[in-house]
Amino acid sequence: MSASEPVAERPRRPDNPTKGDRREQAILDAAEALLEERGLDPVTVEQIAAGAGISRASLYFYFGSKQEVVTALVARTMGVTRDDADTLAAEVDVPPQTTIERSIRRIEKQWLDHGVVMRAAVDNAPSNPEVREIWRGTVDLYVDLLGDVLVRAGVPDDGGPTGARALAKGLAWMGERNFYIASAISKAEVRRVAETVLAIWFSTIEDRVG
Amino acid sequence: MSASEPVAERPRRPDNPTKGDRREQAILDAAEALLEERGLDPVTVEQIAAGAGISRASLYFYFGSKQEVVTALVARTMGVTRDDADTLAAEVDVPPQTTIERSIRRIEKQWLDHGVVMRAAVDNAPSNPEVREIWRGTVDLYVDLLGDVLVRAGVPDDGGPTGARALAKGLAWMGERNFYIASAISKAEVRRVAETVLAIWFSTIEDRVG
DNA sequence: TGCAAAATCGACGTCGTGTTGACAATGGAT
DNA sequence: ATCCATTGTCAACACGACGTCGATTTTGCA
Repeated sequence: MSASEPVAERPRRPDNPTKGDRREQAILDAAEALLEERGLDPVTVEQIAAGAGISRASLYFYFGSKQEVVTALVARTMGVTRDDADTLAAEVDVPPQTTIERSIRRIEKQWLDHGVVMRAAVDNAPSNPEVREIWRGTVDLYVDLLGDVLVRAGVPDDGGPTGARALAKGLAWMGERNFYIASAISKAEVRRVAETVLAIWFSTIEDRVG
Repeated sequence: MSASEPVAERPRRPDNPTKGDRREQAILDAAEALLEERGLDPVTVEQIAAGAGISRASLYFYFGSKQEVVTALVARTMGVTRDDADTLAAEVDVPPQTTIERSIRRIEKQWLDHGVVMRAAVDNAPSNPEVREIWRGTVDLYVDLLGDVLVRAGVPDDGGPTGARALAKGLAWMGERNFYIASAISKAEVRRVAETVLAIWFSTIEDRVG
């Protein structure tokens, strides 16, 4: 913000690259790498620690549990998705269909780039309340965003189960599930499914606006 | 195959209500009950065994692992859903919309009656290949059934990502995900979501048939 | 009644998690 | 330069849950 206080105001800030902070990132990187080759369940704390170049006991200095590691990893990845949603929400002067298409494209890209972590998030949500909150919160961002867009497009909303908001919720979770399944198959399948998802969004609008 | 060997050919058939077979069912019942109050993860083999009135070691006489218990439980519940799909598939002389509505209603009922097991199935699918197969196989039954219905309703299918089959797949998984979330909230929410899901199915058809 | 198959269980080995307490490195103030 | 609190590291331990083994009892049928 201001250039009058140039350096070293707070010694223990996340932007202050402490030795330990680097280790923390190394742990998350190791976890993500392990996630890539094995699944999530088979990955052990021992392996993550080894991947980060420390002992298992040392890992517990940084994270209180295996769950916390996963939570931090998911949070790191979902930060991007949340920023995307904010960016999209700021675009008010474009036609509704454009916002929807851009949203789906962003989500598609996220699944293409970070499929492993995204799938781990979905898989862990049932047993990890923190991850569940992060995940649902992020989906909700898009539910709200696209709910508004649907209303703007002319889809009526009486607050009931066939109103714009309810439809947006149903359609958003349709995307989530279909991308999840596709991302476990191949990147080509993710791209294919993006078209299907988009088609259903558009059909729903078309039919409800007329 | 042949009727020349009338009775008692195999003394260990599932329709032969052996003492042990009853225990097997008792174990599944106990597992289902435990699933109801606690989650799936926190349930221990010890508790399931206790619920069935046997020791932990004895349970391993019937099932090779905790996973196998869950698998058997899921299989038992999904049997009904599969039968439903067969029944629906046999109804060829009714209008497409009717088949779709009836399908959604059957699925809705299944989530209302067996939400706990259904959710356990979804939660375990990632880490349990057998459950995953059962689950996906059942969903596929409806994908095929409703894909045919879509074609019959006049939705074109070029085999691509916006063809009738692809749409049916996307819409079927939309239902799965939305029912899953709703069933963790309340029965009322399940009923509400059924309306939303139905609305999206109908909108997709309407827009694509015209 | 006899007896093989079915069923039961105590005790054990293993694996992965998380904790403890003692020890080493780090880096800023003096 | 050195002191010392903070930060970081780890071996060893305790615990809980899973799955196995061998010995023992129960069952049902000839």
